[in-house]
Amino acid sequence: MDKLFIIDGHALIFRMYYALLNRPMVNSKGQDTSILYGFTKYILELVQRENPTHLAVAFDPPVKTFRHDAYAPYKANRMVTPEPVKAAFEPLVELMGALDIPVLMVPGYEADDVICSAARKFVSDNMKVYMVTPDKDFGQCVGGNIYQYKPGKSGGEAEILDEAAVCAAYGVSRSRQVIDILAIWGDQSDNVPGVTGVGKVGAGKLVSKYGSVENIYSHIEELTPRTQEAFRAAEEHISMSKFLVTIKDDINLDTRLDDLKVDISYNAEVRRLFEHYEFPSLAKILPSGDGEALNSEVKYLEYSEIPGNFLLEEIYKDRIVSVEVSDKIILAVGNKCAAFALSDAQALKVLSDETVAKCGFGLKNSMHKAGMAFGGRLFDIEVMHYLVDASRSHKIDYLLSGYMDIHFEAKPREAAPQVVQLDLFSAAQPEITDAADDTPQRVSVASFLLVPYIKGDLEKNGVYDLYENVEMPLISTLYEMEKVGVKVDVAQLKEFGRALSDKIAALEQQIREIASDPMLNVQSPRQIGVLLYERLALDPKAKKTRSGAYPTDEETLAAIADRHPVVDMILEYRGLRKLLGTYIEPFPTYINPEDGRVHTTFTQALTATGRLSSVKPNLQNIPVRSDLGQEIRRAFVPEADYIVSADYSQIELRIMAHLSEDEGLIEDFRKGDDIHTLTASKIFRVPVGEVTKEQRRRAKTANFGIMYGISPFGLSQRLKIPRSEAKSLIEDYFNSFAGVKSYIEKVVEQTSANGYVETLLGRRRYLPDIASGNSVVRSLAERNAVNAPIQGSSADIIKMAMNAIHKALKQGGFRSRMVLQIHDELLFDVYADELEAVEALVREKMENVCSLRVPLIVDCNHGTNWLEAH
DNA sequence: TGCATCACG
DNA sequence: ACGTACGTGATGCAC
Repeated sequence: MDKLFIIDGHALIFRMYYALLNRPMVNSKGQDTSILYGFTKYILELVQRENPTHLAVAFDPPVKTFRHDAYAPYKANRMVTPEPVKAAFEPLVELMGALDIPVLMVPGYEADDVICSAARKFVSDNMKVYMVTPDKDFGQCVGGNIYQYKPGKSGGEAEILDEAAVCAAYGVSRSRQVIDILAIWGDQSDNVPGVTGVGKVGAGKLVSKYGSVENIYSHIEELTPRTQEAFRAAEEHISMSKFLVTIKDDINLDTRLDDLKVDISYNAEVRRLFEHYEFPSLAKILPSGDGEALNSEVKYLEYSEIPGNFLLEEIYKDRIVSVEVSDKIILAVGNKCAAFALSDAQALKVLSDETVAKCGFGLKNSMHKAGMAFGGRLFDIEVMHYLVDASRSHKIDYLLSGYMDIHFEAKPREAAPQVVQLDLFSAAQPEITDAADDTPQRVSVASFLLVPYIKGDLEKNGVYDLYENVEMPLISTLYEMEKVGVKVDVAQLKEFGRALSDKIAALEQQIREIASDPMLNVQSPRQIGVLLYERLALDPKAKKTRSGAYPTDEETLAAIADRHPVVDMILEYRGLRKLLGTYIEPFPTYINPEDGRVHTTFTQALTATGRLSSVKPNLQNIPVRSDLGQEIRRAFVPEADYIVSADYSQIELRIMAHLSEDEGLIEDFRKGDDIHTLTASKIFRVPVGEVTKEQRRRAKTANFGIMYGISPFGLSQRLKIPRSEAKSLIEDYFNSFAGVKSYIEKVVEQTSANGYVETLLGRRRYLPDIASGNSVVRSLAERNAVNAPIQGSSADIIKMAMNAIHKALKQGGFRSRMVLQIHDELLFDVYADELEAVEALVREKMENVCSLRVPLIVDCNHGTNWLEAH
C-alpha cells in the first residue's frame, strides 16, 4: 500500500515558530534559523518514521483567497504575521526544492483547500493519504483511505484520525457533518461568526440529532427558547459561516502523482544549504547522508506470557510480584507475566496478601482499577524515582532506557489496523503496528525489572528510608482518601451559580454598553486591554508586554480603577466568572453518580518540593479568602455528621525556626503568642503590647518573604513601600534574627557545593542553576534553595501524620474518614459519636509526629460544612 | 501550544 | 543593566 503525506506548511511553520521562540537557533552568520531547522527536521523525521512513498507540502499563497472575496472580515482578527515567519518562507521553499519535496500552492486558495483537493485526487484503494495538520477543520475531509495525522505535542506521539475517530469527537455519524458543527461553533481566530453561545458540544448534539444546519432551522421550534433565540440571531450569516468553514476538495490541480514520489537525497544543493545554515545534525538523518542513518541497535523489552498457575507458583516462591491493572490484572515476575480477570479469586488473593511485595508503576491507579488497596510492601517505581530526582520525568519508557538501555515500546510488527498510534521514537521502520495492545504487560514487566535499579539509587542518596516509611505507606493512604471522596451539595452550588450567572450577564451588558461594542468579549484580556488603553486611554503611559498585549491583571487594573467605573466592573466580572467557571459549572461533571461524591486524584510524584497536588478536580484551591468565594466551601458537606478541619499553625515558620536554630525565633514560638506580633516587636523595637496593626502586617509579610527568599524589591512591591524602606526592614529583620540570616547563607553555600538541598527527612531538590552565570537564573535557584527545605519538610511532616492517622483510624475501628489534604490542613468526614475521639486522635498524631526545636500546634475545628469547620 | 489570569497553601 | 518571593491547577483566549 502506498502512502501519501501532505503537510500543512502554514501550521508547521507556526508550530516551529512558537516552539523555538524562547530558545532561538542562530548560526554563526547571525541568522535566525529556528523555523527552518525545526520545519526541516520535522519533515525528515516524519519520512524516517512513517516511510511515505509520496510527499508534499502545501502553503497558503501570500494573497487573498476566494474566502476573503466572499466575506471581507475573514481572518481580519489575525495578528500580522510575525516577521520571522515571513522571513522563513522563501528559504524554506528553496530547501524543499533541494530536497525534492514538492511545494503545492494555488493562487486564490488556502493550503487547506489544496490539501483536501490533493487528498481527494490521489486517494485510491492502493493509496492511503495522511493530512499532516493539527487543525480540527480537516476532520470534514477524513474518510475511507484519507486520514488526519495530528502531530503529537512536544515530542508526544502523533495521532491518526479516521472517520470513526472524527465522528466520535463530536458525536456525529459522518465526518462531513464537521462542516455543520464548525459553522455553528464559529471560529474566533478566522473571524467566522457561529451561533453565539453554542459551542462544540452543543453543536455536536444538534447536528447529530438534526443532521445539518439547514435541518436545524427547519425544526427550530423544537429547540429550547435560549437556543432558538441564538439560532435566529445567527440566521442571516449562518450560510456564510458554513461556506467559510467548508474546505474545497475539488480544485483543479495539475500535479501528477509521480511528481510527489519521495526522492530525498543528500545532493550537492542540500549539502550547500545545510552547510550554509549549519545543520550538521540534519545531514545525518538523510538516507544517503554522511553519518549513520540513526538506526543503531535497539534492545526491546522482551517478556513471555505464561499460564496463570505457573506464575502463581513463582509469586509464592519469591514473595514478590509486579502488578498492572487495567481491564485485566497483569501480574509479572521477572520477564514472565500472566493475565487474570478482574474477578479472579487467585489474583485478588495475591493482591491482598500482606506477605507478597508489589511492584508497579502508579500503583494507586491500579488499586482503583482493582477496587482494593494492595497488601504487602509497595515498590512503585514512579514514586520511587520521584525521590531519586523530582525534576526528571518518571515516565516508564525513559526509566527503562535510562537504567537498562532497553526500549519500552513494542517491537514493531506487520499488519496495519485503521487507527494506529505511531511511535515517535522508534528508529526502526514499522509498516506498523500492534492491534492487540500489550502495554499493561510491558508496564508490569518493566516495573519489576526496574525496582532494584531505582532502589539502588534511593539507597545511594540516603532516601530509601523516606520511601519506605513515608511515601510507600502514603500510596495506600491516598488511595483510601480518593476512594472515599468528599460530598458536595450540588443543588446548593447550582443555586448559587444561578445568582452568579444573572449578575455576570448584567455586568457583561453594562460593560459592552460602556465600550459601545456589543461583541466585546469581557473575558479576553486582549480586548479589555484595547478598550482600556486605546479606546478609553486610561493610562497614556501603558505599554505592551513582549507578547504584544497590554497587561490587565488585577494589580494593574486596581491602580487605574479611579479613572473609570468600567474598571471595577471588569474586575468584578472576572471574579464572578472565575467562581462560576472554575468552581461551580465544572463540578457536577466530577460527581460520581454511584455515590454522589467527588473523588480528586492526588498526584504523589509531581511537585519539585515534595508537596502533593490535587487534580480533576483540584480540591486544594477551593476559595476561602473572599466572602463570595467562601460560599463555595459551604457546599462541601459531611456524609456523616461533621466536617473536621485540622491545620498546622504556622508550620513553615516553625520549620524555619527549627532548621535555623535561631534562638529568638524558637523562643517566640515557645511563648505561644502571635508570632507576627512578636516578630514586629523585635524588628521595630517596640514592646509587644504596642505593636500596631500595620507593624504586624509588615512583619507577617517579611516572615513570608524570608521563607521565599526575599529581595528588597519584592518586599517593597508587596508592602507598597519604597525600596529603601524595604531594604532597611530586611536589615532590621536579620539583625533581630541573626540565626535566620546565617542559616540562609549556609543553605545557599551548601547548595552551591552539593548541587542540591535536603528536607528534614532527606528529600532532595537538585538546583543546578545555583552555579549559573546568569544572575537572574542563579538568584531564582538561591531562593529555591532557601524555600525547598521549608516547604518540603512541611510536606514530609504532614505526610507522616497522614499515614499515622490513617492507620490509627483503621485500627481503632472508626467509621470516620480522612478525605482531603490541603498542604497544612487535613479534612475529615466524622460521625457525631466519634467526634471527640477523632479530634483528639488527629491532634495527637499531627502534633507528635516528629519532634522539633519548637512545638507543632494544630488548630482543630468542626462544623456541618467546610466553611463552618474553620 | 503558550500566555494571562487567578484560585489555594 | 536587569528582573525580582516559593509551590501548585484550571480556565479561556489566541495562534
